[in-house]
Amino acid sequence: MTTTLPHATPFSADNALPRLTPPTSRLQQALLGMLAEEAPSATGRLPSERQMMERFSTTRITLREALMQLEAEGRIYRESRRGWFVSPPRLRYDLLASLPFKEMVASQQRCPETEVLKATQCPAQPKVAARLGILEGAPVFHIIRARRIDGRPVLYVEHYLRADCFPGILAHDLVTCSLTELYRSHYGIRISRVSFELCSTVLHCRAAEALRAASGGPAQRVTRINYDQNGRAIDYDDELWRHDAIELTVSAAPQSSA
Amino acid sequence: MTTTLPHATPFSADNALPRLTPPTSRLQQALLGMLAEEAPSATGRLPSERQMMERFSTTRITLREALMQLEAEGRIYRESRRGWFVSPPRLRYDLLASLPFKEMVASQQRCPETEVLKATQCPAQPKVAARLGILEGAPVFHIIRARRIDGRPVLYVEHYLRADCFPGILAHDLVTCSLTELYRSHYGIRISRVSFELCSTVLHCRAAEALRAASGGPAQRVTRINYDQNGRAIDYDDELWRHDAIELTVSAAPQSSA
DNA sequence: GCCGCCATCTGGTCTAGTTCAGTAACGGCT
DNA sequence: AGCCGTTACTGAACTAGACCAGATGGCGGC
Repeated sequence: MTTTLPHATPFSADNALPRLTPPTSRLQQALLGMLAEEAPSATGRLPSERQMMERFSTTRITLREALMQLEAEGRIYRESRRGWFVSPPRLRYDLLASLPFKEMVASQQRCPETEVLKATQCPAQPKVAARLGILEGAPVFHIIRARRIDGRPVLYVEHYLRADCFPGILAHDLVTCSLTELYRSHYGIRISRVSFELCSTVLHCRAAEALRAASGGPAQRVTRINYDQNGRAIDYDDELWRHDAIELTVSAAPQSSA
Repeated sequence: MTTTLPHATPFSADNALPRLTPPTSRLQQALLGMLAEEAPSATGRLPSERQMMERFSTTRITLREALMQLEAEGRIYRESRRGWFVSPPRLRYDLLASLPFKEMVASQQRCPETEVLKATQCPAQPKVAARLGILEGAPVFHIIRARRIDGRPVLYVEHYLRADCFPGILAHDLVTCSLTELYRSHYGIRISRVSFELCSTVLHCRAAEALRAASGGPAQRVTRINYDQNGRAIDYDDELWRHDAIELTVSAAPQSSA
């Protein structure tokens, strides 16, 4: 796997007002220079914090602040107690294309992998019940998966499925099969509408652990409710992505009155 | 204006795996306790860093790290050299409803305001030209606005309009009029399709200054291209939001094959 | 009342350390 | 070859300070 230079989110076009470059510290500039000039290792790994603090003649706190700024910009990421890494190119995630994870990733010449962390039936807690429009305590299937792109864990997702719609679904292969494909082929359920909520947030403890990230690290949250052909909410998915790993796109006709 | 308690992004339902609560420091817990128990001031302002460090018997660096974690969670925000504040409820921004800012904000019982920072004609730089599908150097109107909700600056937006589509548009009142309404009423141009790109990023220097934020602070970026009834890209908007201020929603039929 | 100056307040940024806790590599033993 | 223990490596988290720079408020003069 070749690693390319970090892909920061591009800022406004360069003909805008002057001083678009932040009054950034000399250290951030130096780090950017290092990223631009050195061939990253095969894994994209940066030198250790102690090496970098000596190299740039600064203290570890100051270095860490600069590194965390670059992390927030999506240029680099950290793995808890393992090191800092150059971020690979972002995956483009078209919200309305509704591609299964494997196909979406593979279509961008990346390697997808999935691990099932949990798959049980349990009673719906208040938030889930409200989202699915069912009674609190009604049975739901609760599936948790971690997803990797090119070996890097980037997505922690929890699915809540109405148990009454999908009897026996946990017996299927949840590693290789997409849920929506299972819905169609085994239950005759097709998704007619989908509703998303998106926000910029942080990784909670479990997600961070599954993604080898620091708890509290930057994340992009994508929650989705899928509705079947009868307008009934059939599942609720809660995705936490490493925020440097994806760029979301939406393309549609606006719904305002003509 | 009454300020309510901070609205952190809700995490997964509480019936998930144990340890969903991050192994957070005692300081973060203490700060959360302070937020929950004390009536925030009318402006939502927190005590100064020096007051809080004495109160919680810690150092400023440690306190700042804890505060910045709460900022990343969307519970509080900082204004550069002015203080820390409790974040008000998020604005819901329905991407496909295509409501003008004023209407969107007012419909959620919030008070919208707009300031025009720049409105000029200039040649299209490469990135803008590529987005609009025009020649590099072709004339575009470049408009920069800052938007406030309830007096708080939350959005810095740059618009690039094809000059050939909108002769004389800069003479209009860009403070009170929505651009899409101007397009329709004065130029007979209606938007037939819209395409978004969304990512979690940081505020650059100019945006931070306009929003009274720290450069490098957390932001949600929303870029949009609007297409007219003939499928021609007519403008490109680049929005940088304080990331705690909005929650994005999308609701549509999926575009996958049935 | 308005404006300018000054002092104080606020966060912004940095240095210099220390200890803690999980990861990874290496060597020895079965 | 696999497993276990030990050591070194890594980031995580904290203390104690210092100086910088913009914001704000108060006071005095016109």
